[in-house]
Amino acid sequence: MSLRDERKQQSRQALLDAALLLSTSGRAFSSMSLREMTRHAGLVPAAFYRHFANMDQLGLELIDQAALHLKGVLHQLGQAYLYQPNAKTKVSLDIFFQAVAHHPEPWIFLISERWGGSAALRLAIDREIQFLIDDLANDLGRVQTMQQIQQAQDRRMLAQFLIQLALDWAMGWIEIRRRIEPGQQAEQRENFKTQALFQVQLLFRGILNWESASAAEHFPAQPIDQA
Amino acid sequence: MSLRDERKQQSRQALLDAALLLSTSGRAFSSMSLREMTRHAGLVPAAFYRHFANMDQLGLELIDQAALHLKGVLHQLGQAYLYQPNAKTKVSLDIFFQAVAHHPEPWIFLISERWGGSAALRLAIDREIQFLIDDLANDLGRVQTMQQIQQAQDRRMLAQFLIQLALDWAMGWIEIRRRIEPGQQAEQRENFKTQALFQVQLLFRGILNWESASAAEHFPAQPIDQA
DNA sequence: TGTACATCAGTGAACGCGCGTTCACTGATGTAC
DNA sequence: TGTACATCAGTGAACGCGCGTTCACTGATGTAC
Repeated sequence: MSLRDERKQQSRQALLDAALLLSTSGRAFSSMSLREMTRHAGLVPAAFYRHFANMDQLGLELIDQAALHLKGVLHQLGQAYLYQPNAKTKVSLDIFFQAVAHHPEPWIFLISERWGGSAALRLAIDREIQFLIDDLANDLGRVQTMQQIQQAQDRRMLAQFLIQLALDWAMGWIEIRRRIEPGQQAEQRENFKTQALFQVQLLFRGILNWESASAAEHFPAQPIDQA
Repeated sequence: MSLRDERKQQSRQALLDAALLLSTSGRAFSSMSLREMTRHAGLVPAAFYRHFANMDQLGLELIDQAALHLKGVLHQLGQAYLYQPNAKTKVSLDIFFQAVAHHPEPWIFLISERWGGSAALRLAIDREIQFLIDDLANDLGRVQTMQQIQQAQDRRMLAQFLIQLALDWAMGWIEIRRRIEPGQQAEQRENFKTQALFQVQLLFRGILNWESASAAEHFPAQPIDQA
């Protein structure tokens, strides 16, 4: 890459970083201005157009980068799980939360713009989440416990469930770090981890009894104080 | 209430409705303008200040109204469940999706502003969600199946899990109706319902085995093609 | 009931400001010979 | 290596526009007597 190309690439990334920084500080992408981006990147407003046709294009590029990061984290977590099959659930969750806390920016951007103000961004994020689900569903086929779930279609639904949970956990974890005063941090974090662990354990007990249980098609619920 | 008060209340609600309409059409609250609100409400910009000190105050009021709606839907669903204990899960889910489709606005507003651009709104929405969880946890204590889960703390975690799922389902359902072309609607909806049903069933199998299963503290996973 | 005064939701004009976008330009970097 | 020309990322000025907020006002509604 030529010197000129390198410098152009730096400016481009500076614009992307500016948007990610504002997103991390709690701003919605649709409320950011082009001038704000260039100011943070140390450029003049008109320079923006040397890199992107409009703000949405910048947003789409940011989604690509952020999704790539998530894919890396989730894949690494999956690999660790495959090769240390007896690792405790709690440890796996700790690693996940640590990864989220270390690089919260892509999680924040994808999760908060998932239902954000730009239809184009919403669509692109949904696409990327589908890819994450596909990857995970693929990995799940290689885990023995999952042999309880024979149908590939069922495994894909499980993958969707897990990705959904991961996103909820990530944002919940970040929100605790953002908001709670230091005095309550330790307690809140412990509560949140307990909650996540509860969810996983409930899930895995359901999986272990997936095909074996007789088909319970309805909620087997009964009111205690019924008429 | 006097004639003057009635008219004032109408204007106030017209401003709130304008915000909800824009939100429903996919706009982020933090990107809406005060002038836009008053234009939709048929008022002059300055009139806004007769009703709210600023946009955030309007947002907070909207959160109150939207959360009240959600509480009603969830409570009604819970009651139906209590008094028709043998209702099939699928039917309960159908009722839920029907309720969401009938009044999607409050769901869209709360879910998309939950991680939106205003810190004040994020905080208020989180508070309301906590209340919904409290209510549900309380109701769960009255359902016999849940006696499997002895600890009130565990029931609260289950309630949190269910509310989380309900929000995910609601927005997923709305997004299908928003985005998919009519030709694929039926198929996509069926897929989505199947996915939600899968999640509930997995969950309830986990619950049925909650205290009885020997404590499985780790993922009992093993790679198929291990070294 | 009628009158005099008070209240106050809504008005219309004005303000300064940051915005997105355009344009001709500059000067460092790249390329051809 | 040196020279002449091409490329193009970044500049700086300008534009029209919608924004939030202020202010003195108007006139319908409410209240006191």
